[in-house]
Amino acid sequence: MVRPPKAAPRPMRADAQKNYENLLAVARTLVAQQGADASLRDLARKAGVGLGTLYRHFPTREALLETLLRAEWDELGAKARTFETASAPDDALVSWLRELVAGARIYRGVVESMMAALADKKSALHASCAAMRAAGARLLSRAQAEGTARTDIDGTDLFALVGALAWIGDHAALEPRAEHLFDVVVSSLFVRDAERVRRKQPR
Amino acid sequence: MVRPPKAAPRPMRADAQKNYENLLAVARTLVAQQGADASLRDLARKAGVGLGTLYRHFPTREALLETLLRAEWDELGAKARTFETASAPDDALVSWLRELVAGARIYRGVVESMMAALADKKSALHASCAAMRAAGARLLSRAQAEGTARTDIDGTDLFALVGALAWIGDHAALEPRAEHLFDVVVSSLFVRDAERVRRKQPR
DNA sequence: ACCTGAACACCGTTCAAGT
DNA sequence: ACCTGAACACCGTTCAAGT
Repeated sequence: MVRPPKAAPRPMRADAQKNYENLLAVARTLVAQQGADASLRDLARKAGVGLGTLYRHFPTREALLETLLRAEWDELGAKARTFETASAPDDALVSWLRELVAGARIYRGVVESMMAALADKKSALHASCAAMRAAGARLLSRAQAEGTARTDIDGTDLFALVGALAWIGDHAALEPRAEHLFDVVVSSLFVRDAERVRRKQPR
Repeated sequence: MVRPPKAAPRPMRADAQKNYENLLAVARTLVAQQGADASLRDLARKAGVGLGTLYRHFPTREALLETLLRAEWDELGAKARTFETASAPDDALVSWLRELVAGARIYRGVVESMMAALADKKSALHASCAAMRAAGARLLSRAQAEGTARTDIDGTDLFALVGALAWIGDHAALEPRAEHLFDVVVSSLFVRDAERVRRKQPR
């Protein structure tokens, strides 16, 4: 059902193709250094390309981010499916959240773009973000069904907490404690042992 | 020990005084609407004042924010002291955190400025932010001494979590769940009942 | 089909010139 | 002592003109 927008992406002219790839390569390092709000003008300059060329290939900043993040997110989607079948529901949820928070941190400020994309259905990032949220919701409800995750949170809450944790990781001063704070926050997603439904396999 | 920078703040010339107050009044509503990164040019324009006048009264954006937030923060400091003497340590911590998160949300994006201020000792906001963090640390260690708060977190962690929760509140899409997520995250600060040190007054 | 760069409307910040 | 606004160096975005 989800399909790349252009069913038959006719090959680009050779010079266009080269510009496109160069732009992406430069963008990858620039966004890694400066964050998701890096100067587009600077990007065009560093890629040795006119401003119009940048806008032709990536009509919005989100289109650019979308391309930068697609590989990352395809991988995260695959991991969600793996965890779903290979791990206990609660472990699967924690492992995937860890990956997602790490993924949201490769580019500083990217969670901000994700939030905006979720609110705007026409955004180039919308579909991928919604898919992420849905994958998280699935892992969550699996853990809830098992009785390990608290039932008063949903997929949106989960996404909010991921954003909050990514916010922490985006700040150099807090980064040393980011992993620990991940554990602290994630621990709150699960019900206390005492209230836990009995399960066949005690861990 | 903490004292306003100018021990004897000589009275301003009448016109300067008027500009200063007008600037503050306009800034209050503008920053409330647009967030902490509102356009300074726009502010000067709306206050009917030259750009240089704005910069004369508030040499940096942080100086402006500092003035806007000082009243708010003086109040929060007082509340910390009240809670400290009037409530059980864990209740005091939770109540104060709730106030702080609410306070950090009056202006969108203000936690970002707080983070920057804590990292930069010369910032106009530094002292007030550090004082906030210290007040939180005090309330935390009180709850830790009592045995209700987990001991593997410190004042910086607390501040990080406040920032994370404020981040959630800054996003309209998440705001409906902000209060609930506050409860979820804050619950993780306390040790599980089973591990809790016995206390004279069971609640 | 694709590229370029000038043009437009915005920023933040500084500072010479005015009163 | 205080104010003003032009000037400078940046943005993002659009679009006429070129190949």
